[in-house]
Amino acid sequence: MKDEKKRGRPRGFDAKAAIGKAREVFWDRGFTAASLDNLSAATNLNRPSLYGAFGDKEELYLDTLEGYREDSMDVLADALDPSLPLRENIARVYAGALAIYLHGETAARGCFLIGTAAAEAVQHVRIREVLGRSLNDFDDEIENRMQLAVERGELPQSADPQALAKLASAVMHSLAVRARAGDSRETLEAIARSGVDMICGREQG
Amino acid sequence: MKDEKKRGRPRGFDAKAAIGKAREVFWDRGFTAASLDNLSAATNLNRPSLYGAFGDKEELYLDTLEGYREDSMDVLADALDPSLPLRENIARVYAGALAIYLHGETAARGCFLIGTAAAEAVQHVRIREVLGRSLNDFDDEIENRMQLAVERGELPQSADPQALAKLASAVMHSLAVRARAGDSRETLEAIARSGVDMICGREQG
DNA sequence: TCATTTTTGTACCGATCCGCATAAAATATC
DNA sequence: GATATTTTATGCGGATCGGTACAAAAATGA
Repeated sequence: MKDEKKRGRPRGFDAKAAIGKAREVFWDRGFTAASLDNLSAATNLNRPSLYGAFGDKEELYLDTLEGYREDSMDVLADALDPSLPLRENIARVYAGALAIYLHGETAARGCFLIGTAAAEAVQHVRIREVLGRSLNDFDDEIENRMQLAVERGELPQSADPQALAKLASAVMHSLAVRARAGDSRETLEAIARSGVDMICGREQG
Repeated sequence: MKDEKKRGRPRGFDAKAAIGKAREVFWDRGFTAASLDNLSAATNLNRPSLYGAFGDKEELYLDTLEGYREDSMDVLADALDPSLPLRENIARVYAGALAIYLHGETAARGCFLIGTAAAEAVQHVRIREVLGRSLNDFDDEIENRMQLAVERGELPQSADPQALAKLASAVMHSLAVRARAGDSRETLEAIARSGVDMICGREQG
């Protein structure tokens, strides 16, 4: 089903790669401030090709959000490897997040969703929905690990997996905002360590 | 010094009120997407008046950020009234934040700084600096209360006031993002309660 | 009353915005 | 090779952008 030859001129670019380049532009500038000229230059696609492949600017932006969401969920699933202790899992979640947030050309970019989609969320319903769904999916994935931790005895029976997951996410949301606000890696790593202690307890490791 | 009559035609508007109206526009739309036409309509000022009083769009936006920062610090100082128990202080901080975040005409707007300034932070250095400074000032104010709590015995001597303050802020940052993402008041209030428990311990109250 | 100073309103500026019309280029099918 | 179909490239077009020139309006000072 992948090589069903379509009639007509074949496209001379890789759509996934183009979305990746577009993501960089949106990440740095935000949805509104990113112009089609910026996007066209970054992807090496002229505007009609962009439009033909992805629709208008909002649709392209939603595609980049979706790609980021999937990548993030992959990083999260990897960090939450259940063969590792919970404490290490959460530490890896924050380390993975910071690796993404602190990667910027001029300034750290933080989280793509929180840094750019939140700004549009009031006016653009579809963007708000993607943002909300992404945050919830993230919470749920962590909650599953928390639930497992309770069953295994890594957390006391009295622990509330949902509440712990929301708070673990909250630390990450804060890292996302603070990274984009210019906080240093050292500051952010200290917050991450405090967060691990707070979620998993200080006694271990 | 207030009534030193200036020569020339007196301005027919209140600058503070105009900044307040402009803040609403920026809060809903973000800095880039808010047009001077939007701002002009909301403030009932034509563009030359806006420009004469506040400078260009970025300067006006920075003025609205500064006003929000001051208002927020006032709310924070009020919530942290040291004659109240720490647990109640933190609960009041979150309640005050949610009262601001959930006030929106169509959708909840979250935090003005986190929701709109973060998006511009990578490209606009001055906006990034205001955002970073605001977050730090907030942390510091909470840290002072945490320090007092240690001295009073509300928290154990082993508690780290700075780390606790950053985590307390982190919960608020998460509320800010989640509010703008569309989470319900009930969901946010549950997170706030969990946050209070996590910061102050579950035993009290 | 008249000159000076500041604000206000209209109208406009060049630049940029997003999207598309049109035609050439490159493939598959007949 | 001819036709159909899709992608590419150029360039435009109406709308909107942020900012300002200019003159009328409204105050003070002489």
